[in-house]
Amino acid sequence: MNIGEAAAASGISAKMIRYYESIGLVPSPMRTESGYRVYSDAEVHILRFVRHARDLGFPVEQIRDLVTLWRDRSRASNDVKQIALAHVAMLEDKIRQLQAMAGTLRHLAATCHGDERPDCPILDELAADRPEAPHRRRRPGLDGLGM
Amino acid sequence: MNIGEAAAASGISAKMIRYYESIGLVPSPMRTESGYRVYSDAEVHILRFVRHARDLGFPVEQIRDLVTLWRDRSRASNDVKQIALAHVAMLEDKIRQLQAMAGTLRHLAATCHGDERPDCPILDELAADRPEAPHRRRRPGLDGLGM
DNA sequence: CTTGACCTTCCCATCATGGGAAGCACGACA
DNA sequence: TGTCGTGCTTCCCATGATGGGAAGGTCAAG
Repeated sequence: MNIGEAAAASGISAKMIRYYESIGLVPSPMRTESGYRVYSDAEVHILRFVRHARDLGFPVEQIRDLVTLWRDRSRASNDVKQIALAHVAMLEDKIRQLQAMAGTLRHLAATCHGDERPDCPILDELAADRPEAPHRRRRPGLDGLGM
Repeated sequence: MNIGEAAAASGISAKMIRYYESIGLVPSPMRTESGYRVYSDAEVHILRFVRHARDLGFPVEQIRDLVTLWRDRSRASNDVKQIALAHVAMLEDKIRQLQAMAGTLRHLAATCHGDERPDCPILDELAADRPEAPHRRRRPGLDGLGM
């Protein structure tokens, strides 16, 4: 299987497959005499594993750990779970930061009349010496997410 | 005011102030004969404006637009509001993506016993040919955020 | 044998930020 | 006035994950 077919089969671009190989995240496949990479089903399987981990937002270094654990049949499931939970915590942290930004900005936008007049609380706030504290939600963190 | 003091006064590192100047986001300040940058209060004010916009997650190009609107006293508040609302939409989009990841991963972690045994649904799922659909929440998008 | 699609490596760009080196400027203190 | 430490200057490099594109070799179909 050429790199193009492996890319189609795994959902990772050929460009990224070469990159993952260069940083040692996936094994180097065999080469034909002329230098073409040839992928086995097992190697495509690894590529798919990597893609699924990437789709869940894992950074490459943690994907590296996950691949290692996956291939080590004597691993403890707790090791995997800890990596997953640490990543969940990181995602939640990022979500909270974004929610704080969105909340503040939604609040500012709501108080801006948004017409032809130049008067604008959004700019006023950005220009203020000290930023206003993040907008307090009625039910902090749960409402107004537009979902 | 030297760049170090301007950095302390605005909360933007000297490194970033020079970078913002190099991309034309903030004006080039006067220089002393020996080449030191000298910042006026007005320039520090712009730097603070930029920092507040950055704190709200605006990308540099949108900050550029906001600075322009801020300095144009004949702007329509609607122009500002549209930029803000577009950014809120972008934040919400990112939040939804992260929530989908976190939700799926929380679900997988919950079904992983997390002990010494190697058996692990997290790895099973990552190794599956096709990834499971994102975990369906009981109240989609609103619960389990740990907030 | 030509043509077009595919592969190879290598370099560059993103976005916002930081690190560090080499060299000059400034201020305080002896 | 000389010296020392701190701060400033520019320039280059790195991050993380991805894409773009050039220059050149390979393969398969016509």
